[in-house]
Amino acid sequence: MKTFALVDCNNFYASCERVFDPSLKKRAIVILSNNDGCIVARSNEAKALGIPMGVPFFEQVAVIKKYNVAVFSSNYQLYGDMSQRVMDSLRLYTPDMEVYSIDEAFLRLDHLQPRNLYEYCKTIRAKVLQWTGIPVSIGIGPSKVLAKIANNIAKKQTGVFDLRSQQTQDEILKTLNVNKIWGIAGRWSERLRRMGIHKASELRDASPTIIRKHLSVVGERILRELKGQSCINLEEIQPRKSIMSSKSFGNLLTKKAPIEEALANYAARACEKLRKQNSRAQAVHVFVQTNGFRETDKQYNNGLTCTLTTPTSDTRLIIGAAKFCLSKIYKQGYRYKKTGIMLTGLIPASLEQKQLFVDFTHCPGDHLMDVVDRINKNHGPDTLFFGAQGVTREWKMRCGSRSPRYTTQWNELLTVS
DNA sequence: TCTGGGGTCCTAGGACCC
DNA sequence: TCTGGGGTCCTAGGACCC
Repeated sequence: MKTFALVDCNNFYASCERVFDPSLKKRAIVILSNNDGCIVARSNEAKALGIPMGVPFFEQVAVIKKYNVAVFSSNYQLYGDMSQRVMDSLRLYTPDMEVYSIDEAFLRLDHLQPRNLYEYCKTIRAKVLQWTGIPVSIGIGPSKVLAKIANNIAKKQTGVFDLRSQQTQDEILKTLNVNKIWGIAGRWSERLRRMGIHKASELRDASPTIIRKHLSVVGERILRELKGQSCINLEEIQPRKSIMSSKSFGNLLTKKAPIEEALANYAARACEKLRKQNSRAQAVHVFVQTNGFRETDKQYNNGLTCTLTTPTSDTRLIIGAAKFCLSKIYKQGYRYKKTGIMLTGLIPASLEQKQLFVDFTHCPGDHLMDVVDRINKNHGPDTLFFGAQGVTREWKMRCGSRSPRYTTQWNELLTVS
C-alpha cells in the first residue's frame, strides 16, 4: 500500500507575519490580496470573528476596526522565501516529495515501518516549527485525496492525523460532505446532490461508470482515491506550460501610455519567470479589462495573441510584442482596471528552432538577460529595468500595509533592540 | 470609493487529413 | 433512392486547485 502524507502550513501567510512579530501571536490577522482588494488569508482568531475568505476588504472594515484585527498587504517575497525554508526542511525527511503549492507538500513515506509513521510525522512537525517558526499539520492516507481529508482533521486536532485504517475511513467519510473533498467544489457537489449523493462515503460507494459519465474521468479518479486506490501520483516538478503576469491598477486608467508602461512591467516579470525555468515562449497573449463591478461604466474586455517568429525569452522582444498587441486592442473612451500578459507555447530553451535566414551568431540577448537577472537577484528586484517600464509608475497597485521583506532585502532586515 | 492572481486538466466540436 | 471509416490537431469553455 502506498502511503502519502500531506503537509500543510497552518494559516501560512498569517504565520509568516507572526514569525517576525511575536506581538501578533494571539491577535487576529488578515492578509490582503494584490491591490489590497480581498482578504486571502486569516489567522484562526480572524476566522473565529466570522471574517470570510476571499471577500472584498472594504466590506469587512467595520469588524476589523472593532476587534483591532491586524491587517497586512500581501508580501510575496517574504512568503515565497519562508515557503522555500519549509520545503527545504521537509526534503530532509523523504526523497519523494511534491511541492503542491506555496504552503503544501505531498510526501511519500512508504519506506517507513507503518507503526512508526505517526511518531515520524510528529517529529517532522516539531522540526519544521523549530527551524522555520511555521506550524504545520500533517494528514496521512493511502491516497492523495484521503491524505487531504486527514490533513483537515489534523488541523482541528493535534496536528497529525492518520487515515489509513478502513475503520477510520468509514467513520470519517460517513459524515463528510462531498464539497469538502479535494477536487469537488460548488458545481460538482450540486450535480452530485441532484444524484442523491451528499456524503463522501456515498460518492466512494457509487458506480464509477455513472460518476465518470457526470464528472468525467476526474470525478472517477476521486471516487477511486476515496476507496484507497491511489491513482493520482506524486508529480515531478514540470516546467510551466503557460506563464501569466497581470495586476489591477491602483486607479482606473484611460490613457494608453500608463497601461503600456504597466504592461511592460508585467512582461518583464513574466520573462524573468520564463528564463528561470529555462524556457522560450512562442506566443504572447495580451488582454485589457475594465472594472466589471462598476455597472454604470461602459465595459470593454479584449485580448489578442500574437505568434513570435522565433521562440524567445528576451524581455526586449516580448515587451515589443506586448506593445504591438496592446496597440491593436486598446480603445479610447474606457476606464481600464487591469491589463496582463500570458506567455504560451513554452518550449525548453534547448529545443529552440532558429530561423534559417537569420544570423544568430552575434545575438547577445541571452547573455544580456542573464546579466540582468543576476544583478536583480543579488541587489533586489528592479535594480536594472527597461526604459519601457517607466520610473514613476503611478498606475501601481495599492499595497498600503506590507510588512518588511525581512529575509530577502538587506535594508529591511529585522531590527532587534 | 473600495471587489486578487496565478495555474491545471478534461471534453466537445470543428477543421482538417487519408 | 442510395454518400465510409478512421484519425489528428486546435480551440473554447467549464471545472477544479491554491
